[in-house]
Amino acid sequence: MARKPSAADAPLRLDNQICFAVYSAAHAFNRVYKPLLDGLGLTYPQYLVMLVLWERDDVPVKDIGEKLFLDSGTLTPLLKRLEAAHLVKRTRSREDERQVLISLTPQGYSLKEKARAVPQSILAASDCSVSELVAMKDEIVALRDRLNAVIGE
Amino acid sequence: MARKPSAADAPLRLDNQICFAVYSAAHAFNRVYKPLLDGLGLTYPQYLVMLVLWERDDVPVKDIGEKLFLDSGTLTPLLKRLEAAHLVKRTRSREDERQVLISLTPQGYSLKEKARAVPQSILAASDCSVSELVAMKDEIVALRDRLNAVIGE
DNA sequence: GCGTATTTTATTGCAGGCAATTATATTGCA
DNA sequence: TGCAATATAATTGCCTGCAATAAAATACGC
Repeated sequence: MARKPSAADAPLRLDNQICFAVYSAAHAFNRVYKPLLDGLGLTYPQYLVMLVLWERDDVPVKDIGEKLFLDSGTLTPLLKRLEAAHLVKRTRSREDERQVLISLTPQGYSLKEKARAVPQSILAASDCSVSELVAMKDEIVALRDRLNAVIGE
Repeated sequence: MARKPSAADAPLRLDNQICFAVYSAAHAFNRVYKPLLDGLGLTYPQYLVMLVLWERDDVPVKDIGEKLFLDSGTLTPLLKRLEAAHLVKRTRSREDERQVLISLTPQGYSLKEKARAVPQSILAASDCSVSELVAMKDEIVALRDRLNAVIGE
C-alpha cells in the first residue's frame, strides 16, 4: 500500500508545506548574502545585529534579542566575535549591572557605509519589484507574528 | 549625524528587509514544530528527511540533499542519528558503491501515521486559510527559486 | 530592611548548516 | 587498457540556534 500518490498523503508532501518553503528560502537568502557579507567580514546573523546597532547604538543584549528573536545563548558568543573583530564594545551598564550594553566602535559604525550596497544586490537577486517584495514581506511578518503568538500560550 | 531616521537608511532598516522576515518566520515555524515533533522524537530537519522518505523510499543521500537543498556535511550526521533511532537504514548501493541508499525501517514507516496530525496543528497555528497559505507558499517558492538561480551563476 | 522572586547575561551541551578537504568509486577519453 | 576527470559520501572546523542551568544584580512583598 501507499505506493501510489494518495490524496490522504497530500498534507505530508514536502512541496505542499509552507514551512519548507520558508525554511528553504531562508537558506537561499543566506547563500546569496554570503559572498556579499564576506566582503564586510560578517556572517548573516552578525549582519542582523549590525543592522540593529546601526539603527540604535548602546543597546542592551536583551533588546537585540527581542528584535531578532534570539536568546543569550546565541547572542553572547556572537557578540564576543563581533567584539574580537573590533566592531562593537561590550560594557556593563552602570545603572543596572545585570545589563551588558553593546555599542559600535568607529569601525563598526563606518562599516554601515560599505553595507549600503548589500540591500540593492539582494533586490537584484530577488528579481522582483520592490512593491511585490514589500507585500510578501508584510504577509510573512504577519504569519510569523501569528505563529509567535501561539508559542506564547 | 545619522541620529534621526533618514530616508537614505531605509534600505538598511531591519523591518524593511524581506530576508529578515523569512529568517524570523523560519525560526517561528521551528518553535511551533518543536513540541509537535518532540512527540515523534524528531527535530525539524529530521522531519523533512522523513517527509522525503515517506514519499519515496530507498533514496540516495544526494537525492535527499537536492530536495532539501542540503549537503552531505549536514545530512551524513543527521542520517546517522536517524539510524541510531532505528528509523532508517543506510546501505551502500551495490550497483554504484559511491552511493549510500537510505531506506525506512518498519518503525520509520509507521511513524508516518503519527505524523499525520502535525500538518493540521501547523495549519491551526498559522491561523490563516488554506488558500492564503498556498498562495504565500507559491510566492515564497518562486522567490527561493529565483535566488537559487542567481547562486548558480 | 530582609528574604524571595524576577531579570539579565553567561555557560554547557547538542543538533544543524556549510565550506573545504579527503577517500573511494565510476566515467570517459586517448 | 590506463589515466585523468567526475561523482558521491564522509570528515573537519567554525558559526549559529536553543534548551537547561548557573550566577549575579535588582525588584518586590512583608
